[in-house]
Amino acid sequence: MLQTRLIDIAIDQFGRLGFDGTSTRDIARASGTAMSSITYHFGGKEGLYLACADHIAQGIRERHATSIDLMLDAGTLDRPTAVQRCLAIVDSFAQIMLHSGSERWARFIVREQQAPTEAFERLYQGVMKDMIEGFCALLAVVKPELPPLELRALAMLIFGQTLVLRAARASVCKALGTPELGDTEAQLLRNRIRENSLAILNGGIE
Amino acid sequence: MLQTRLIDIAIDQFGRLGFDGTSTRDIARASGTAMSSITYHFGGKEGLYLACADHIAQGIRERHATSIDLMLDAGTLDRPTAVQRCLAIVDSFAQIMLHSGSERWARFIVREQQAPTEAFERLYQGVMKDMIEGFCALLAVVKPELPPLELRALAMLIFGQTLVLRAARASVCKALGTPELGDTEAQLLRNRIRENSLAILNGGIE
DNA sequence: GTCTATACTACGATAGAC
DNA sequence: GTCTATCGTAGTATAGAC
Repeated sequence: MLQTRLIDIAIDQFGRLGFDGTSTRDIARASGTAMSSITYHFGGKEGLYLACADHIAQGIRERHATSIDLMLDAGTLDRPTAVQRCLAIVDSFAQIMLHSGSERWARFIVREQQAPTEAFERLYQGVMKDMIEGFCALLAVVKPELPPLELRALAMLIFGQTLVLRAARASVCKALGTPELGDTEAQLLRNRIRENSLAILNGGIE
Repeated sequence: MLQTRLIDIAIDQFGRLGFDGTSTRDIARASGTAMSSITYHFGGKEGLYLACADHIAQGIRERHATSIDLMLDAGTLDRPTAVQRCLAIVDSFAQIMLHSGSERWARFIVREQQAPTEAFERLYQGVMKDMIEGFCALLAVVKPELPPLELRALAMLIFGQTLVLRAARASVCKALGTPELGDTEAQLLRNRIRENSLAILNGGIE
């Protein structure tokens, strides 16, 4: 489908070069079509950009439906189960950040975070909001003593451990002395994230 | 000084709009000079871009000389002292990420991480390398049982907690329900980072 | 050293053929 | 629905005046 092909290539280009750095001519050429197709299907460059954001949000939501399910019945869980679910979700995030398939749309999202536009709003409302709130519901079971705002902060900081694998990938590779993160490094990082998260979740409980 | 003014404004523009999205005309106009000054002083747009990277690396190095000092004699420390220094350094990073003055060059760096160019090499060699290795030396005292590669991974993951405050600032603000991170939110996040880091550093030790 | 003027290229949007 | 052709704008680089 032409629209999908245009969006896929556009996500890659926008993520790599930014909105201004990306040329609709290049996107059209790489899609094997004429530039005016973009005008026809999306109304212009900006319409295509927003369509990319919607496509990413929908893609994440579909691919991680199982993680979302793990958060729904948080209120009914006991603490050890909630801890295990938290660890599973964090590991799922880590895998997303490590997987090379996430590279294209991760670049798009990170770029939006630096200078949010309407596209960020769509990404947040489309998928991030539910994920953050669901994770906080689990954390509330694990750390019932924390007020809601602290739980939100904690959720984002734990998430930061996985985000660094994408947002500072170049530094992580340099630090580990590897040109890219292969299976060995991925396993090592996931294990360490798990141990760190466990320590954080059990911290203050003796 | 004209060169400095050009670089300051260029860092802001490059960080905000990316290399392609930034126009040398705009930079020159905002600096109150002619566009050809950029060609004269930096050889062109790319030369200016690399000069920005060097300027950022030097700036960070100067401003955080005290943090760097805290890492130098790691080998001679006992464990509790090393833990305290780690916490101090992480808090220092957190303050950098929280401080609005870091916004301009943080955007530049995060952008480079997504699609590294020659500028990233200069940033890494100029300042990141020493910081990461120094922090790892402290971690080696805290967790002598971990092999070097694990220490590197641990360092980057701990750093991720502070990075998220910049790289995903838009999401953090949304999650905390605030338009920007003020003093209240900053204090809350720093405290939580400290507690998380303490739990990680003491994890596995009973 | 800093400016103006200009050459050249590439951009996004759009009109109109098919 | 998809193409080609074209318009107006904006980009970098460069030559040359001062």
